[in-house]
Formats: sequence, C-alpha cells, structure tokens
Amino acid sequence: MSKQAPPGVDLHAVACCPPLAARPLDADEAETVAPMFKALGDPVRLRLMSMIASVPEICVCDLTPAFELSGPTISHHLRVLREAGLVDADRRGTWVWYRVRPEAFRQLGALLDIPARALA
Amino acid sequence: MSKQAPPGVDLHAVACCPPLAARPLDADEAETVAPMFKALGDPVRLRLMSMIASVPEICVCDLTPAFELSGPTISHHLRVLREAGLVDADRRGTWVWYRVRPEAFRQLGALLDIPARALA
DNA sequence: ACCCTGTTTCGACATCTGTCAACCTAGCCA
DNA sequence: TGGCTAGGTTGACAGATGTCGAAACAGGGT
Repeated sequence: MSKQAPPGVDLHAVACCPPLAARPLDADEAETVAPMFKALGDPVRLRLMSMIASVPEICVCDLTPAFELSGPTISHHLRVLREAGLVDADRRGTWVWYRVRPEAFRQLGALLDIPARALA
Repeated sequence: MSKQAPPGVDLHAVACCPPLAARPLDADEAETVAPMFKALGDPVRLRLMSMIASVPEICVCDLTPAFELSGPTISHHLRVLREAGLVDADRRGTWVWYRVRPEAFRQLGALLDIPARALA
C-alpha cells in the first residue's frame, strides 16, 4: 500500500476519483446526479437500500415484512430506487430479486470524497 | 495516523465509519441520515454544495449570480443545507459566508463506502 | 439619523411525494 | 383450464416542497 506521506501532505489527495468538491458541478451534472441522492433521501428507501446492499441479492418477500407499510408502498419505493439506477431487479419464478448496482453506488461515494483543503 | 495494516487485512474495516452496506440500517439511523441525502437531492442544492465544498469558504453574493433564481429561493436552499448539517454559515460585516461541515460530509462518504462482497 | 445593499423571513401558489385501497399481471400447481 | 399467491400498477388524496414577490432585518457609508 505504501501510504507513507511526508508530513503536511494529505492522503485524501491521492484517493481514487473526482470528488464533488474538486470543482463546482455544472447544471447538467447536477441534474444527472441529484436524483440518486434524492432517492436515498427517504428513510424507508435508505433502509431498503442498505438491506439490498448488505447482501448479494434479496427477495421482495424479505424486504416487505421489515416495514409497517403496505406492499404497494414498498413497491413504489423500490421503483424509485430502480429508476434512480441504484438497484437492479429481476423476476425469478414467483419472486422478484433485487441487487445493488455497484457502479452507481461507487459514483456517489466518489462524489463525496472530500479533498484536503475543504477540511478544517 | 499510523495507517499501516498487516497484509490481508481490509483497510475498509479500519476506516472511520460503518458503511451503509455493512449491515441494514435500523429505522432510527435511517431517520437521522436520510435528511442529508434529501438535502443533496435537489440539483440546485447539489450545485450550491459543490460550489461551497470547492473552496474554503464562499460568500452568498458569489453563489446567487450562478443561478437564474431569486435571492429568496437561493436563501431557502441554503437554509435546507444548513439544517441538514451539511454547511455552516456566519455573517461577517455585510456578507454571509458559507463553508462545508467536513464531519457530515465525511459521514455520508463513509456510508457509501461499499464493501468488496457487494461488488460484482 | 438616514438610506442603500445584501440576506433572510413571510405568505401564497402550483407541483411533487408518500401512502393506501383496489385492480391487474406473472408464474406456479393441480 | 382454473385458481392461488407474490408483486406491480393505477387512481386518489393529504401533506410536503420549490418557487416567487413583498416585507423585514443587518451593516456600512454618508
């Protein structure tokens, strides 16, 4: 790994991807990425997301009982996550299985990678 | 700092915070974090955030002209970011200066740190 | 004291969002 | 074929959100 940096040089500077804070997003970029954050901006969807992300894949029949919400409501939230590109789903027999889309997830994480100079 | 880890030990495991995908969030955690994502879920706020995060601090008078929106509307969005705990502001003389709150930012980034097993 | 400029708050409005009940569709099994 | 079960879709409705204009507030300069 060789993470040894001279004192005064910040390790974040060498981290992987172009962070949100590297430069101002233009309007188009913002329009593209905002829906992903928005999709995670509801507690129910955030929990759904974390349940899906915690395992390779998961059946809707295991998601629904974790909430005190109707089936259609869960289905609605899953659709939002799907349309934001955060998860993928496919039907296998009777059940529908959801899994995370790692690219999208990674993209968001990279955006939030804060560069040194913005830190106190 | 002392980031040296024995070979074979995953650095993610010792990184600062528990990633979203490590385990399902419980309802309380989700309720706490979701507002931050929600705040970033609007294109205008996302651009504001990236403008603020790109520099040590920035004056509202430099933010407003970047959008074709009224002053009050920008002020409203800044308030949402403030109340989500993502930015801090203080008045210095005539102008108000905004800066990012690195802790909050870092927390979100850590949440999106995806563990290896969820990746294809 | 006054006014001027920058910023936030208030009030109003149209639109979007979360939720449910009711209905529809896909696959399984007899 | 028919019926059963798991999920998704539709329609409707209350409540939240984005936007603006007008008014209020804060400092600085005259």
